[in-house]
Amino acid sequence: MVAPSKRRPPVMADVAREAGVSHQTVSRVLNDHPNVRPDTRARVEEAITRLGYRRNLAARALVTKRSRMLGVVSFDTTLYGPASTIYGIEQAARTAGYFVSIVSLKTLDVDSVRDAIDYLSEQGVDGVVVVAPRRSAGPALESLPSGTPAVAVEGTLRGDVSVVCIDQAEGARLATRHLLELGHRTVHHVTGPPDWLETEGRLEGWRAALEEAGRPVPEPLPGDWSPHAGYAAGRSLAAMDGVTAVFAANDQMALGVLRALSEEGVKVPDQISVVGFDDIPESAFFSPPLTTVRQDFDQVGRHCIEVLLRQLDAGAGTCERLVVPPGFVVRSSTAAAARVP
Amino acid sequence: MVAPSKRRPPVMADVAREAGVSHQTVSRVLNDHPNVRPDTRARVEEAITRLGYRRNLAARALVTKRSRMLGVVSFDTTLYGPASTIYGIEQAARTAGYFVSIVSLKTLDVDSVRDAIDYLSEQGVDGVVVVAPRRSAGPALESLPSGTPAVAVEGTLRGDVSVVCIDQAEGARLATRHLLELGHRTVHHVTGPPDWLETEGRLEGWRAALEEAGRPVPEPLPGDWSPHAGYAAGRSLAAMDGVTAVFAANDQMALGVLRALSEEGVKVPDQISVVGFDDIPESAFFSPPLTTVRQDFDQVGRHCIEVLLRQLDAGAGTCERLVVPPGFVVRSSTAAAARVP
DNA sequence: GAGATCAGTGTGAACGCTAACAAGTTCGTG
DNA sequence: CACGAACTTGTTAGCGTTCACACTGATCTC
Repeated sequence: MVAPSKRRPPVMADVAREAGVSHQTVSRVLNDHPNVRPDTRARVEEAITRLGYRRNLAARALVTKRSRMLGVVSFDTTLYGPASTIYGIEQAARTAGYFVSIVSLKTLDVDSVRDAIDYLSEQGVDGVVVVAPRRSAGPALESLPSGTPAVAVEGTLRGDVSVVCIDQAEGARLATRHLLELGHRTVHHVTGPPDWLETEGRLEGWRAALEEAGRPVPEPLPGDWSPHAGYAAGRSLAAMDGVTAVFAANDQMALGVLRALSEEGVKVPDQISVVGFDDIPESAFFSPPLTTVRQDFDQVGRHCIEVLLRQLDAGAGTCERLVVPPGFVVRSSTAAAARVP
Repeated sequence: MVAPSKRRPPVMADVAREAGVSHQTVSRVLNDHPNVRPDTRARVEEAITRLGYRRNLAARALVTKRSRMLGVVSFDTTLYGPASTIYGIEQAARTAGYFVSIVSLKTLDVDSVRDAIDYLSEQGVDGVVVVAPRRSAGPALESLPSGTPAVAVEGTLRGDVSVVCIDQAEGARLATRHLLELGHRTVHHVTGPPDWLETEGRLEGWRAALEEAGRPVPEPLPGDWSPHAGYAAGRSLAAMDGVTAVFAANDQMALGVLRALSEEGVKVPDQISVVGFDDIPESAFFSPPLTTVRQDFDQVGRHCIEVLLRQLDAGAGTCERLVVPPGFVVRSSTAAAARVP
């Protein structure tokens, strides 16, 4: 069977010798070149399996100047949103024959993002996806070697880099309108952390929906995506008068709100309706099951790769902007507004 | 400033010319060789920044036969556990100067794992972490080129591959004992999916704790980690007589149980106590806040890299087994058993 | 002060692969 | 049967790095 006289793994020349052809023919077989006689191909393939040969992608990258490696920079991959997006990216990339190298950031300042991009570009990635949805992260893309395709998720609005995003404002509008249509006079909002693009988009959509309906726009409560923040906001809301509807900027904060209201003895949805954002798998099992905006992260991930590959083929000139529409899932945390007693 | 006469990115020779030294000296500066005169070093470094030079890691890998790339194979990176582990792995690897290439699996059969490992080894990774906690995934490691260090998370018990794991059985024992100490006669268990090592470990720990206390061991309810499964199990439990304590094999299923019990009008913890496993960030805000077993995924990730690097230095001979102890977090979903009426 | 050591630098040859070209082989066609 | 157009294969030359070694001059050591 395998006869590796030395411990050194076999290289193309070994396969060539084994099959009685030149190394170039082996290369042709490996790269699916059309002009190889079927029986030669078979002989080479047999030699490959016999020797357990694996091609050296570093050598290949060196000469082709293509690493077939895509870089991903992301903030806290522990969160459901980024994790799902990356999952989609990885699946799509692999299908297209690309590897994915990931850098997860602890903090989302310009320097971290710049460092991460430097790090990846040294590695020679063919393209980069940046899941760093803060306005301030935008300029970091400049340190990318010119000509490297890049895609930002929910990213910067600068004209020269492609963006794939979910229509955050539309999602927020969906949530807010849903509550207004149930007869609530106005809707309170628990925001994400400042400087995040999602925070801004959702804030804007919520405000717009209220203004379009001619309703008062209450002061938003500051949050940071964590259930703790939602809990704090929930306690404040419970202490306020006339609150009947709350739109939390994500499901985790909605969970915190639910918890706080429950502790205060406020019934959801009888006294207060709550809507979230994301549709994490858990939200259908909250108490009560959460009405929320659904984001198709998987599709976002797939789109990122499509855009990136398109850019790779076309030369980095092109620049697209792809918007994925949000969905809306009605569960049991929202109900018609109680009549004012 | 930058004067790249051509579009071609600068290479070492360009830096050498710019600094008036040989390419080898540039290499020495880049690799922190001791024998370089400080002013030469400075001149080279200046040339590097002036030209915006970045070294080509493919070329480096070709000659050193080290890619400085670690591969990670993981099942569903969307789940909190794998996501956190990978996060820890990535952070530790980057600190050590390694890149991380990730393959997420949709299904966890031998073939998928084997394919993933093939894929990574073609890329020439220096080592592999497998987060594929199923017994059946073990043999897939064999297709790794011999000599490639590998670490399994919660992995196979085969003697020739290193393992980093959390003591699942101990965690389950902690949970079960806690409930018994609260005066519950026995504890029901909602399991993970079959063939998972975590499932087995938790089942075993639970069973052991009951037997040690001389208590009856009820038939476990089958689950699959999802809140849906927990919900189904919760409904069954609510319909059964004499159930006062439930240990769910993860927090998401515990959430489903909580939801089902709440729908059935069963009070937690007054009538039934519930314990989970994982301590996901949401669990502190469930209704009621969940008592659960804490897993330090971050530490697991760090340990994986430590073991891997140790193996890289020592040559693949060594093989370690590192067990991380679980923690236990008491919240409000457990209480003393109600007196039998 | 001659030989030995050492710090600092340069030279040439790989590493394993693909691209470009060259060269042989087959086939059809006038 | 000779001509060119395919098809099939081999040869050569890099890609950008690091490694092994050779070389210089300075600093020791006895």
